[in-house]
Amino acid sequence: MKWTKALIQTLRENPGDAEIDSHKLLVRAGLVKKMAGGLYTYLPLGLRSLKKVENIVREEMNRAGAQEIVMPILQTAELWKESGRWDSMGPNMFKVKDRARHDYALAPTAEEAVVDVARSVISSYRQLPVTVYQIQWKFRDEIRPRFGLMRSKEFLMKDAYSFDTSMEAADGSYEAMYEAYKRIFSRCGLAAVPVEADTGDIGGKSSHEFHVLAEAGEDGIAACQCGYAANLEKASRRAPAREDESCPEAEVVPTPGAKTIEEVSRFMGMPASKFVKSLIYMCDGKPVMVCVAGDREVNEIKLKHFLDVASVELATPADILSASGASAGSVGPVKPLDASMRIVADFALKGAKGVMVGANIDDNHIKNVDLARDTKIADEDYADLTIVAEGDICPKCGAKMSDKRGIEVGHVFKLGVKYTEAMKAVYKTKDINEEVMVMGCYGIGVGRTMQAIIEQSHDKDGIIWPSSVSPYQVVIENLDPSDAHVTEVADRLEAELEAKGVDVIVDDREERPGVKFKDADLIGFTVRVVVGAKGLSNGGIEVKRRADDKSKTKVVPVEEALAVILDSLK
RNA sequence: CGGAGCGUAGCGCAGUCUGGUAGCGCGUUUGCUUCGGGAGCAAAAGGCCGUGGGUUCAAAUCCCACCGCUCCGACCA
Repeated sequence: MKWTKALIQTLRENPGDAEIDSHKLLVRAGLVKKMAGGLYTYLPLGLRSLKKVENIVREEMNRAGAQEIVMPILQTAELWKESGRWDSMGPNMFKVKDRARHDYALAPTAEEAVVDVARSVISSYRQLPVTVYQIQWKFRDEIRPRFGLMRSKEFLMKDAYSFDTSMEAADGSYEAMYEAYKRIFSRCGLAAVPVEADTGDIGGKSSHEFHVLAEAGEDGIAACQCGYAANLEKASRRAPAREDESCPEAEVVPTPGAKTIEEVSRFMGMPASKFVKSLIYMCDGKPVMVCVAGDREVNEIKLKHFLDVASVELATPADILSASGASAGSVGPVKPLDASMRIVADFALKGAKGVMVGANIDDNHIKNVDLARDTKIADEDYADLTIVAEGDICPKCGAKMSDKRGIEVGHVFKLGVKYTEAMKAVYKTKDINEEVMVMGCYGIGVGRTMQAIIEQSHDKDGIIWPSSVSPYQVVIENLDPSDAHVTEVADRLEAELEAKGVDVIVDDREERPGVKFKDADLIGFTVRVVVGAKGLSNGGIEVKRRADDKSKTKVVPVEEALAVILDSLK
């Protein structure tokens, strides 16, 4: 490809609306063009990289034995109503009507569609196990699209679905995908780590996310040196040992005007950790008091799972008053107004003595509280309910964990029979019984993966593409396009590289060398080859990998150039 | 959905407070000179100043409504 024939536009300045480096570079390097928030055109260079990521995903899916299909983006409402997600996905899903006023969804994911296929195509145990996948555009009405391709309304996603005869067999399909994912990200030059995750809207019994660690990541992750890693939504910890001294009788103390833990803590001159923060949640409509140490935060997802309820939300001021007898800020587990209210507590509070709690009387707290002595919290109502923080104890090995941030590039779920049961996807067993298929699902954000590569691999001058996903693996800088000899050498090299299956672009623009170098660095082609009149008369051409600094530039005779370039791509 | 900010040339921005009919840099086009890390000079093209309404002799500028974009937040007592 000749640069003068390619549709390439680079920008000198950062776009005004980009916050993170990878987003700025996507736009400056001319890979994408924004139409509106969360909607992007892939320009030729960007599409080339996207397709390369896509092909790596496809090859590894095929290698893992999955079979490619394509399902409709426009899907009937009936299908979504059957699983119950027409309502439960709520405003996250784009819904449209046809001219007959029938409802459709623009697919945000495709469990329903694939189960519909499975139940009609699969009828016998002989056809199982099977894993299918598609690489298809998905639509989600995100609350807040941001960071370029990171979170957009329309995105390319690889979604795979496995069907098995049993939970044990499904574990095997899951393992195969897990291994394929590791290969995919490694081939993209990404260091992606698997982390335990909550299953969220998709449901199912367990899941792992694959994260690229990056400061700009949207997710918090707790990680331990032993290899344990989990999304903060899911991460657990060991309760620290408590050896509280027994304390004198509890005593009500006035704390006028002090509402927040911070204010009461300052007022009393006691650290936040010696307070018990008591929050009232409405859980499936009933009030539940949740107690955690003053310096910790409730993990609502853990709470939801522990109580086994569908919804948890913080109570309104009126509900707080009727349940506790006080307003927020003075609530506590000792004798609330509603004596029937369930009280649960974080397991780190088990055995807490000498702590301070709200008194259920406005502007009053109780000090010297011994939770076992002074409250009615049942032993089984102590559970892991807080968000893990830096320095918490790893549940696996007991060492201290640290906080990281990550970009979620892939997610694998063990779904069990959640969809297959609701949609009656059954098969005949050997002895002619009907059984429900066991399912798994596995997603990769293709565009997001591409942006994660940029986020992880760039410097002040631009992107540094790994060879496997570079829009062109090699750029040949023809510094003197009007010089017939120089041009002949550059073009011959281009042809030789293409014959070897290398993607190459020749910068044949009538531009000053500085402009060409800046553009090559910005776009980040893996290898740069410089062919110029001066160089040719001084011994040859230059070969430099984008990732290396100038001192590693190799000057090689023309006849050796091909071999050196091919070697640099490895 | 709540709060804040912003919509002016392809991109980045000034001008708005204090109304008088639009400007800078980059990019683009042409010419000359330059030519190994974003060149210089000269000329030129390119704007319903987000949309609609209002005030005024006169509106990018003041008022109202709407649309769009960006950031922050979405109840942790």
